Amino acid sequence: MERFFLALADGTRLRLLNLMGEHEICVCFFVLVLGQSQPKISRHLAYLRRAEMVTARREGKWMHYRITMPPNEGAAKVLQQTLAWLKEDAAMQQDWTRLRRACCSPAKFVALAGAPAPSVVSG
Amino acid sequence: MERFFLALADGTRLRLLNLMGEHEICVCFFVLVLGQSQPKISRHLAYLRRAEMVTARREGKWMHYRITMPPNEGAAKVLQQTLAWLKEDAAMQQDWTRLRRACCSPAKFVALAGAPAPSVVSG
DNA sequence: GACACACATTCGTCAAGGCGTATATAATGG
DNA sequence: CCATTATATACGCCTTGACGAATGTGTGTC
Repeated sequence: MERFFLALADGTRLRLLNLMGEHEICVCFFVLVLGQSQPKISRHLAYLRRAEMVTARREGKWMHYRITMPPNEGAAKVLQQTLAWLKEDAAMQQDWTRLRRACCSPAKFVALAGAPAPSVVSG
Repeated sequence: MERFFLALADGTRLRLLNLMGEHEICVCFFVLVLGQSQPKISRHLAYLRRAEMVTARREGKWMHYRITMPPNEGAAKVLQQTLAWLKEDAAMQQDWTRLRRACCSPAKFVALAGAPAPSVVSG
């Protein structure tokens, strides 16, 4: 349980989880939206992976991350509630806005030309 | 928000929060039930106090601690859900059992003779 | 196979915080 | 006021993990 909360106890990781929500997102979008170095993003994603809070899927050159609900019911509820809390936060909402902008007109972001857009998690 | 989760990211602090639940508890009971050194308990309680997750009340020589729900609604819900999760954990339930034993027959525990028993928080 | 791209990992440095031990403070009782 | 009890804090040591910078790995393309 310690591990679980340690995974949540970092601003960058909370921002990543907020962006994922119920979507599957490519690393390049994280880097763009958070405006942080790629190694930093990657390290935090690795931490979340080790904590079994997200899973990664490779698609060609790109890696997609999504949240995986913990098997334990209590933990899942806490995570859900945490995500709901994040949605109410102003800074987190800004991240969301930035993500939408990057998705809907990726042409504006040269770095993302052709990058796979975030998609809603099916199952 | 980081601070909030950092406060939850420690086994000892989770055990303390679990014991408090909706009760107000004296430090000496924490020491007895967790079986850890008094300074350790005290340090973790101080941490929770700084995180504004608990408040202390003095009663003569004794200090009583209780959980204070954060003003932010989202945070409060996460904390509530966390406490619910703790209740389902076997180790946490054992702590509860030990607490009840100490309360109902304090005579068995010489160290606690005369210590103020835990009480349900009124408001 | 050489290159470019997307991402992951490693390395050295640094701060936060956990621990045991020792000591300080606060209240009560003689 | 001095001793005792209950709790808090200070100190030194050690581990975890965050960071930037550099480097490694995997996958398409020519």
